[in-house]
Amino acid sequence: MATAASNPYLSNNSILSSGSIVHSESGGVGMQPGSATVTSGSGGYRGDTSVKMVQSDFMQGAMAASNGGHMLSHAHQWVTSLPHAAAAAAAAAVAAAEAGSPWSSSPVGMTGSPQQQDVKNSSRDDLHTGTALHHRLPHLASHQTHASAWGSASAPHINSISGGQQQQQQQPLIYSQPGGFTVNGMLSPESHSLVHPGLVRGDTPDLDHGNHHHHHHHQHPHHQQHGVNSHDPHSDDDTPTSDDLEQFAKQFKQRRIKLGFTQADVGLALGTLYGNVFSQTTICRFEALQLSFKNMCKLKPLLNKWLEEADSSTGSPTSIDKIAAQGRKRKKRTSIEVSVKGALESHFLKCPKPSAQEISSLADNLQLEKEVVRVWFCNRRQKEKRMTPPGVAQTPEDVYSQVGNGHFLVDYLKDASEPSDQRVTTTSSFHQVILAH
DNA sequence: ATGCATGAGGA
DNA sequence: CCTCATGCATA
Repeated sequence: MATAASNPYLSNNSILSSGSIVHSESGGVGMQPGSATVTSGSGGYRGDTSVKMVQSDFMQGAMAASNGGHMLSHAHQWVTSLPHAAAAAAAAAVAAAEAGSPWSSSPVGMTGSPQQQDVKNSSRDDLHTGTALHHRLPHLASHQTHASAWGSASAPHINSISGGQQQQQQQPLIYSQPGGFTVNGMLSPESHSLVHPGLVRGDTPDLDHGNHHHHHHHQHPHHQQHGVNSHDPHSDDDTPTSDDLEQFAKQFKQRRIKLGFTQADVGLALGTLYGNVFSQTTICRFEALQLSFKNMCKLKPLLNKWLEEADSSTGSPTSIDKIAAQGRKRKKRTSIEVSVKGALESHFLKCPKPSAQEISSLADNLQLEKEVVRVWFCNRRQKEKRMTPPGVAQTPEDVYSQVGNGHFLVDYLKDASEPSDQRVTTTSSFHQVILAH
C-alpha cells in the first residue's frame, strides 16, 4: 500500500493555485503588506479546513503587543508558583498547578510505558537486528565542560525548595558499560551510505577529547523530582535526575559527533535496532534537553544502547533503509507573522489556557483559523514545560531564574521587579560561553 | 534548530 | 478540549 508515495501531501497536486500564496514565512520579516499568514492548504488535508486562505491584508492590531518586552519566560512552573512577575504570573501559576508539570508533580510512573506505536502505519519493515556484539571495553567517559542550564549551575544562591531533592554534582552516569576507546577505525554501522555530509568517518576526526573517566559512582536512588518517589514497581531503572540527563545528553551528543553520525542517522538507527524510529527532530531535542523530563527518561536508555552499538559495531549489516513515507496529508505549515505572534504571546501571558470561546475570538481578531490558534497555545504550553529553561541564564545576574538539578530554585523575590526579560533567542545558549570560570 | 501539526490518550 | 510525544517542513 502506499508505496511509492513520494509526496503525500501534495497528493492531488493541485495545490490549489487559487488562493494560497505560498510565500514562505520569513522569520524576521518586518511585515509585508499583503499577507499575514500563509497557509497553503492542499486539497484539504484532514477534513477540516477548507482551503483557507487568509490573505488578510496586514493586520495591525496585533503588533501592538510588541515584542518589545514581554516574554518573561523565566517563570517556570516546575517549581511552584513564582510570585515574581506578578502580572502574568498569576495566570501562569494557575496553569502550572493544574497542569502538573512532570518535574514536580508527575512521578514518571511509566517505566515501560506502552509507548504507542503510533506512527502511521509503517511497519518498520526491517528490524532484523541481530547485532549483538558489543564488547565491553574499558571505560571511557568523556566529560566535557558542562556547565549549563539547569544542571548544576554554579549559581550562588541555590536553595532547595521542596526539600525533596538532594544535591549531587555530576557523575558519570552514562552508560555503565563504556566502550570505545578510540573513535577511529571503528565501524561503519551500516548506513553511511545515506547522508553523511562530508563526514566520512572512516578516519577519525581526531578530536581531542580529554576523556577522563572518573570513578564510577552510582547515583543515589533516593532523589526524585519530587517527594513522590514511589515508583519502581519492577526495579527497572532508576529514574535519572535532571543532572543525569543533562550530562548524558551532552555526552551523547559529543560521542555521536565524534562517531560521525548525524542526528538523523541516530534516529533511523534506533528504528532499525530497536524498532522505534525517531526523527532528527527528536534526537535534536533530546540533545538540547528540550523534551519533558519524562520523555527524556524514556529516550535515554534507547540512545544509550545505540551508543554502545555505535562504539562497537564493527560491522553490523543491519540494513538500514528508510522507511517509506506514508501517505498522509499534512497541513501546510502556517506561518504566523511576527506581529501576530506577539499578540499571541501577550495573550498567553495573560491567559495560557484560553477557553474555546476566547480562542475563537482571538482567532477572529487575528484572522487566523481557530485551529491554528488553538494549536499555537498548545504548543506554547508545551514549550513552557520543556526542560530547558528559556533563557538559560548564563550570566550570574540572570541566574536567579533557576538552577539546580531538577529543582530550580525559586529564588524569586530577589526583588520582584523583573522587567528584565531578555530572551535569548536561539536556544543555543547551551554552548554558552561564559561562566567558564 | 524550531515552528506548526498530528494523534493517541485521558477526562 | 487538553496534554504529550513526535515529526514534517523550514528558517
